[in-house]
Amino acid sequence: MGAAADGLIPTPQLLEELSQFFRLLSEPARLQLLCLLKTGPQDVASLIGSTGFSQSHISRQLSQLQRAGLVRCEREGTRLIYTADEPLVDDLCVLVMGRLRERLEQQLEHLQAA
Amino acid sequence: MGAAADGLIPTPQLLEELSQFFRLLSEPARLQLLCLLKTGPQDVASLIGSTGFSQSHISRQLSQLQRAGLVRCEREGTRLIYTADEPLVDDLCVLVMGRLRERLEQQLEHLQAA
DNA sequence: CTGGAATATGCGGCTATGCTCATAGCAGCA
DNA sequence: TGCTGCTATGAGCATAGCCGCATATTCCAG
Repeated sequence: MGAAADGLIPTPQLLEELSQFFRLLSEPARLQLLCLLKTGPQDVASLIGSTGFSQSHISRQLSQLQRAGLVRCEREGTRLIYTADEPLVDDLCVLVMGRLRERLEQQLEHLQAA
Repeated sequence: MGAAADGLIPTPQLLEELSQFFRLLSEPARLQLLCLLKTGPQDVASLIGSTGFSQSHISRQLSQLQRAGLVRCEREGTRLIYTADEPLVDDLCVLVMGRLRERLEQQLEHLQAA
């Protein structure tokens, strides 16, 4: 077994980095942006149109995601085209969604048993 | 109303639930509690001792984790013994840690190349 | 170099939440 | 029953972060 996954307690520093990463995904706006970009690269204007958020808000969120490496951007003329080709976020979401489904099924069984 | 119909984007509700789950892990205190409990069941007193947090704070965080099903507890005499046997959190952390390592390695290569 | 368009950032309001103190609730035991 | 120790919760402060407005900054084209 890997030492990282077993009985060892993470250092405060690692704890901080892990939680910081999860914090990125803890905001619906950022998660939405990631999901929108998952379907393919888009420019900022279309992201604004899809979400309804202000330009400054979109810019800030994309900036955060970019610092974490979850998103990158290229210039095309005067616009920036953002891309999210990191599979990690998808994997994490799939795992969590599976668990959400599990819990709902359990609650359903619980109801039917009563 | 064309924009909402074309993509396979998660509903706002699912987006909210996903981000709420990630929010649970976005707090170092909660993540620390989960890691401590990962090594085995513990009572509240030892959790307080390990973390240095106040009793009320521990209680609140455990309450949140319990509502999400990431933790459960049993009475033993007057104390509560908390347990975290959900493998999901570990899996998520392993994935994220792998990515953190990847990024550090890339930065290292970048330095060595210069 | 200048003008114009797209993006980033300083500022401020607002809400959410971490965190503690004090206290209420609750299970077990004399 | 009343006492004792453990846990949960109400109140309140402090801080972090979302969010938009206005403005600065940056980049491209001419």
